[in-house]
Amino acid sequence: MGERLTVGVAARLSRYLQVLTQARKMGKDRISSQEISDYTNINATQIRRDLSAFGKFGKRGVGYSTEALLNEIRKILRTQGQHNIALVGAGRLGQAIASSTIFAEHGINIAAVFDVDPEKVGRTMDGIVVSDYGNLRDTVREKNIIVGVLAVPPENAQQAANDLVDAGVKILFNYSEALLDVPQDVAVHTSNPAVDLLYALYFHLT
Amino acid sequence: MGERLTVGVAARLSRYLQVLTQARKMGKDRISSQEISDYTNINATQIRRDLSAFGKFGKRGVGYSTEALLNEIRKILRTQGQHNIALVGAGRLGQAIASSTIFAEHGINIAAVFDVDPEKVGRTMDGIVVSDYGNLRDTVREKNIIVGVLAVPPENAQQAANDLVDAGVKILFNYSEALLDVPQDVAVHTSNPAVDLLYALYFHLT
DNA sequence: TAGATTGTTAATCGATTAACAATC
DNA sequence: TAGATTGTTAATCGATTAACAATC
Repeated sequence: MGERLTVGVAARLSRYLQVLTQARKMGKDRISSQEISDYTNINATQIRRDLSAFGKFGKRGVGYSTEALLNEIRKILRTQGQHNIALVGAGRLGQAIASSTIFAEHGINIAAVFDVDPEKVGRTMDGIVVSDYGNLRDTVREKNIIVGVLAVPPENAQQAANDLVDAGVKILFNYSEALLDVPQDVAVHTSNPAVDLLYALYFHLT
Repeated sequence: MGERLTVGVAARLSRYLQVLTQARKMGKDRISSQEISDYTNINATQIRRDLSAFGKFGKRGVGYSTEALLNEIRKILRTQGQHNIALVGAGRLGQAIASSTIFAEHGINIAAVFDVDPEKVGRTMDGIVVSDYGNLRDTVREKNIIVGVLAVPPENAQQAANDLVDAGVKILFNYSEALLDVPQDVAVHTSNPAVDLLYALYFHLT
């Protein structure tokens, strides 16, 4: 119980969480391992195996209760609380991120948005006032934010990463193609649709 | 040589490709497996192992030639040509995607953008004219597009997916949190930053 | 009861890692 | 030569899958 999950298990549980969240929204009370498999491309046996390591959550012949399983996985992943994150960049990508329900749905709150452009500073973006980039350090420290999302042009990504890390951020989401150099104790997640696409194309072409 | 790569190998090679592309831009002529490891969090031994399955691309004591390795991996992944994709949704996310250099850099060309909003149709977005959503089927067929990117609100994602699939698309990138039901021969890649974040937080909190 | 789906076993395969000789 | 880094081996661990009894 107190043991740390392996990287693979934690990644898969996160994906089950996403499917369950959506299934609940769609009004599905029950879901089978096969249905989760269809949406995630993770083998149904493995899903049952992953879950049964933590308890007997399902009913044979019936499946899993969407709501109950959601809560069990949240307990396992310890993601029941609210998390504050900082968003750097109020351009089109930053606006798209701020207006998405994708974070709010999982208890993730965009606590601050920063931009260098005086035109954007002070404006309200989906309920959040854009702060001047100069306030980044103080705000991130005050609010104890440990997650930063970079929605800036690639040429500014390293500088923004440095400033976030200086302010205490430990997890960075990089939406530019730039490679980031960060201290060992900071985790960088780079999202690159082009890379995923090349990979998907390989399997289509072969 | 003619054998199909496993899913894991293809995914890793795609990531090496991304690192090499950026490293070349930064003017690095040579790169070591350890450097690639630092950027990808993939074990350096595994990187050397993956590469050596296809040939002896490196020089002991020196590393790999960035340019030469880039070309070798492109050959292995068969991603040397140009690929046309269709983008659905010219909102903030769609605009962010269209203006990004992330696709162009890997030979991926946004051949068409569609939107239902008459305000947006006809406008030029980063060099691409936004087409009416009603033309989706014909355009996708004419241009033989097999990749569709969904940058639409979650409530419209399934409809857009259906229309793209009807028109012949085989690979979908879903940037909404919606779950998509598609035929077996269509691959869906869902990008959900919230899920990645919960997973990243787990390892930070434990 | 009949049908469906879980929980679990067992067997296989790929990923991961340490270690180190080869060699630039 | 000395230092660095590849290519490769060997050992271990986790992922994957088929199969099926248990049971709802």
